[in-house]
Amino acid sequence: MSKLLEKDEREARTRRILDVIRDVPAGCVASYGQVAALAGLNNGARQVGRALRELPAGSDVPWYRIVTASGRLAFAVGSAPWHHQTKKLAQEGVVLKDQRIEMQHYRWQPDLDEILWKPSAAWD
DNA sequence: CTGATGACTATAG
DNA sequence: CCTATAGCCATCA
Repeated sequence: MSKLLEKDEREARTRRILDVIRDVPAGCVASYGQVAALAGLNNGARQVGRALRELPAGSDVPWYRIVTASGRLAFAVGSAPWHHQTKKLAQEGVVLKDQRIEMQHYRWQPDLDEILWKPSAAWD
């Protein structure tokens, strides 16, 4: 039984992660770590990456709005998935500058997060 | 149980 | 800015 609960917990975490990502609005991006934090995970950036990796094709989850904390895509520059994600972001007006996104400009900042992500230094 | 892995991140040089 | 390193943590062999 404990094993079953463990599985439920694992799925609950994944569900929370995907729910957070679904809340990221078009034209904005969020980092893996940011999504993890909003999903209630501690140091769970890698778990977010895992959840996206196992995401079925055709999902309603906007996986492409998730990037690394430095504004780079998680895929190797120039790779097929890298181009794919770049294209999806461009459709929403999120453009890459020298292969990276200016996080200070595009990062999603949910209301309650304002005090946690100190946007003060974000708006040049 | 141990060690390797990876759609991560913060820090140091 | 970049590379190297060390944490981090669920999964898997």
